[in-house]
Amino acid sequence: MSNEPRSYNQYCPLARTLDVLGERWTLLIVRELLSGPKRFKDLKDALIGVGTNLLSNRLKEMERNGLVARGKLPPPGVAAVYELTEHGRKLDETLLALIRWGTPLLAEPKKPSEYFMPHWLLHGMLSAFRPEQAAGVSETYEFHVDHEVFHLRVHAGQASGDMGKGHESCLIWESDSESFMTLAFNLIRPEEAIARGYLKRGDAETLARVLRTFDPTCALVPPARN
Amino acid sequence: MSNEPRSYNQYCPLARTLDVLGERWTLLIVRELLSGPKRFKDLKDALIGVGTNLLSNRLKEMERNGLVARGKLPPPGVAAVYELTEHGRKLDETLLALIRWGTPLLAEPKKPSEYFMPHWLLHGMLSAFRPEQAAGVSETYEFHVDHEVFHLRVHAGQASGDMGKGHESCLIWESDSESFMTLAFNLIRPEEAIARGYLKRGDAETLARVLRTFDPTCALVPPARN
DNA sequence: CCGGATCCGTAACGATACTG
DNA sequence: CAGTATCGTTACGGATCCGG
Repeated sequence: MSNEPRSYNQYCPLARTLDVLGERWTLLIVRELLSGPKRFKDLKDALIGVGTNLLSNRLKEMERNGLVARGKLPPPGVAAVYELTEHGRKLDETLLALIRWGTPLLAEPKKPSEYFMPHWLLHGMLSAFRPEQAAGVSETYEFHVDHEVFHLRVHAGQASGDMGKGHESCLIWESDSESFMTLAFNLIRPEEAIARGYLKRGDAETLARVLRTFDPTCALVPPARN
Repeated sequence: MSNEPRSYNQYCPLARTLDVLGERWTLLIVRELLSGPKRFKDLKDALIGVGTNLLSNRLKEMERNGLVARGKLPPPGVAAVYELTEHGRKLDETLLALIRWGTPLLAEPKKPSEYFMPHWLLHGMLSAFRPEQAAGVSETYEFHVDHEVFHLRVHAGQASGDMGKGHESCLIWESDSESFMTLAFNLIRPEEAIARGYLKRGDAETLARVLRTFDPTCALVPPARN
């Protein structure tokens, strides 16, 4: 039944890593699980186009490889869920490195055919974190984008993020996703964002600080297509 | 002829990145090109199992995506070569992040069926660099492994590496690949390495410093297989 | 010999139908 | 809802062939 998965068959640090991570959908499953345990259906809905059989197989492989564990919801939850192991959670940094490299690819706006879920942007923001701008800052920022809510925390020179509302956020942003992208890519000035009513809490100075602290444009060197 | 390549079709930083990097062999091609321009044959020989048609297609895709450029050898070389663009070279950091996560996978020794080329270890060493151990150090270390030669440079708190001999190396290591791995994973003590004659230049203290500066064991938390 | 292009069998993937 | 079973399609892997 469960065959040996395809392998590059090289004794090489990169090749062995890609044997585990490199197959289609694997890293996107990690992306989804990084924001907490998910049920089969949640994964299927976030990964449009994946066959249910393939998703099932991938999860089994990832379980064998020590990336994912099958869990039970703690309180009265009967549903089985998938969650990352400690080792799997360490992929956080790896995903950010991939995203950081690919930031220029996001400059091209969303095509109509493309799917979009606001929580995907959480990783995008975290990948653009600039520690040198965050010295002495200890704050939480909350974003409501297309009815999804997530927040970023900056503390002790580190940034972290999660879905849901933040705790005592000093800034609350609320807009559709398109407007949020213009914010993230520094295409809108704080004053204009305020004028449009996107800021439910916090002032222009705070917003400007956020834009300095999370700035994808630092990486923007276009890929120079032919 | 050249169809649209398969895409996740998601407006997501990670998904768009994987649309470019995620297909089979792509990142291994990058691995090879990171150590300088290569000819078609060089790539084919380092990527055993790749079909020549697939390799050709990948290189075209990578060219379209601004990763790779077709170049000519400068002096009297007539051969066409493939080299990374500036944007492609930035994948350096990304590969190191992947390798760093996958380091525990290398603890399992080389299987007989696996292929091996010494220069693959160069990335492995670089991924294990610990800047905090390199303060004030400015040195070059040279390694001869299975008749391939590469060197590591540490300078100004940064590490870099290349194929070929180093300049004024303060340490020269020479051994087969298996012995080198025991070195890299700190499984051999400096005195023993000297006793076995692996050290052609440099003393035990220098070797100990190398092992402190490049230490993959820091990341060694086994994936907890079932 | 090198750099591919062409062809073909096999394995992986994607969509849908089906079951506990 | 959480998968398994089935099936058509695409991508991959290996071999062969050909111009430079």
